[in-house]
Amino acid sequence: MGESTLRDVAELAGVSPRTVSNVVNGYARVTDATRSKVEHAIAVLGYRPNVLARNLATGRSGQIVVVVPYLDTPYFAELLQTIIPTARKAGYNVLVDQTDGDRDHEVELIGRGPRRFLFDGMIISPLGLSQEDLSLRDPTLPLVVLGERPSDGTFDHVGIDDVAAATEAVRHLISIGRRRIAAIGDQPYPTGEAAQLRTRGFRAAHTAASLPVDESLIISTTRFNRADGATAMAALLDRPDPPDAVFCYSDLVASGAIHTALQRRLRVPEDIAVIGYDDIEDGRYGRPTISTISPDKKAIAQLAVERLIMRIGSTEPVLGVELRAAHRLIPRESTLRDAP
Amino acid sequence: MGESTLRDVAELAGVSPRTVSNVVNGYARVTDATRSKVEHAIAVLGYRPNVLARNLATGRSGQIVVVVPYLDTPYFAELLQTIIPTARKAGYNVLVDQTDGDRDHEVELIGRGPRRFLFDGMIISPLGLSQEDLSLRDPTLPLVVLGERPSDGTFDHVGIDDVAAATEAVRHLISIGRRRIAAIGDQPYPTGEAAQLRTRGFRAAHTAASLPVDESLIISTTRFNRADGATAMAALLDRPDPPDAVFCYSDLVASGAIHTALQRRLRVPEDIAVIGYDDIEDGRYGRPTISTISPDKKAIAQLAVERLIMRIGSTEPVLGVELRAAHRLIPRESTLRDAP
DNA sequence: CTGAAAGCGCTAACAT
DNA sequence: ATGTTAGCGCTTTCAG
Repeated sequence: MGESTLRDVAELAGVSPRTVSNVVNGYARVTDATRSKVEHAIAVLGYRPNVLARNLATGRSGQIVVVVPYLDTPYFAELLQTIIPTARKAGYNVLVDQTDGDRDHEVELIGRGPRRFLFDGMIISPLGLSQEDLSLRDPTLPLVVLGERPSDGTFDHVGIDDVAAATEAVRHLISIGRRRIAAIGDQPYPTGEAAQLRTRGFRAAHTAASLPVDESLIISTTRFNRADGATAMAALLDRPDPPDAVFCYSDLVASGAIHTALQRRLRVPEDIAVIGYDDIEDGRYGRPTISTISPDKKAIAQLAVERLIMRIGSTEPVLGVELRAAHRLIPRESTLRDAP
Repeated sequence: MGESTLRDVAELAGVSPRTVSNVVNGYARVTDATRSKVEHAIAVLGYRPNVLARNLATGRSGQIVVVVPYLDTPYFAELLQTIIPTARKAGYNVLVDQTDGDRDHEVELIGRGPRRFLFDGMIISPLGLSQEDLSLRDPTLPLVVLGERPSDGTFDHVGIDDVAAATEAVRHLISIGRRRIAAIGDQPYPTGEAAQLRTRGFRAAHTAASLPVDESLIISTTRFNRADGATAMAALLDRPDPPDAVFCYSDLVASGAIHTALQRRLRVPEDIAVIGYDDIEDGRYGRPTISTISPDKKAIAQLAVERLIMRIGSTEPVLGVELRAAHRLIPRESTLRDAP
């Protein structure tokens, strides 16, 4: 027995395809009598609706795609863990794509290629995309952007207040008596907005405390991973005047940085305090545990999905908005020896 | 301007839809003259093929789904990082689903539901699924299984030789002089095959070294995460006769276990040596770095995808096979103080 | 090498 | 409340 179709069900039940469709989709009201006739026929035939056919007829795929630069970055993995069930509950499947931060790949994804038909909307955390690239995208694509690419009014953007968060992080370092504070993770080029916001917070905290900023202590990295953190920390410690604290732009960077410090027999936080960003699980189990900025990841994921689905459902163009999730500072052992 | 269709292109180019289709898909040979006419028309109209329509016509979706219990488990994240590009290269999109190890969810996914039409095949790492559940699946679904569920001959299974790997891990602990060795992660129930294979290796290593196995040192856990590792280690250390080494069934478990040990001011590996399983990135950066069994994750991912695609392409039923990827022992600081 | 035409299975006007 | 029917846009057999 092959697959049976809606028409087969209609015939067996002695009704029209229209009625079967109504029963399956719960559209119009249907008599209890006909309903059970239809349901019986469905059971007998083992009928299941062909989603492909439905997609073509409705012009919607029931899928959304989530595009992240790296899937093995815990931050994105943790985000996906909320995004997927949330979307699922709203009736959407989730496709996942990783771009390796490659601009061309990202451009292709938001452009008007054939894959557009495969998803009704997209949540993207871009890395290589410039602001213009974003504006040149397929205008019919409902889009929600994570990270830092201020909205141009045609898509939504959800994130936390990075400047404020970074300021808090550095203020914390200052509050525990540190004065020579380094930053690891700046990206002083057009697509590095996210990083630059953190750098801005770094400066703001210094200014607020009337501390000078030693520009040479701001280290750039191309990515936000452990290897970058380890390398950058090595460079800092090689200096004649190493810092007494480091603000890392991600927990992975912090993890790498701490690794290097400990290898050199330095004590963290006594000799050098370290604070990260993202609050990934690793940071709660490492040695020392990593102080961090904890963005409300659940809120970010839910906001993104809700907003995207709203966009998909709307026929009118929706004005792009900036959505801010909460964040909080979580001091741990990498800044306070006896932290919880 | 709305979307233009293949028919529009045909009209503008003055050819039949059939010819356009040929050009787009590179099917039959087409005259250079007509080809360029068609290509010109495509460019003018900004035509892109409607994948939804193609899917209905061909009955294939061009998508495969990867089902894992937890997306935030680094092991799966790292696996996906290879699976996605490999599938992409072969022309398949990857859908991702997480089940939280929920049996019903897993059963539904492999069953004959409507979602079946959305993917041409599935790679699944089951947790709650019993061997019968697997056999009751939609028989038309090309399936590749990761982890430990020996094939019933209708699907492929790819993994490493867990017994051998576990044996090596424990042999390593013995080789550094440990005699009271604990195991964290056993799952002594029907769906815990993966864990049980490791336990088997644990015993085999003892036997080979003529060491007795202290059954009370084999600790069961429901999951393989950090929290479980931390709890189990606490229980072990609370005993009057704590072990001098622990074999953990995942690096996450090891990470949690080490966390507990260090909190209690024990030295790792001097007071208690720890070895993990999976070789996730965290283990290379923690303090101490974690000795581990490193499965060839790239090979696992590639084998799974290749095999699945082969299955999808074949009209005849394909006999299920067992595919073994390589693994190797990587000693690090958690067993050898001066490891690289 | 190209054209004509019949579906793929479902949805959704429109009609009753 | 249910039936009729015309597509959705592409693929593909069959002719020519």
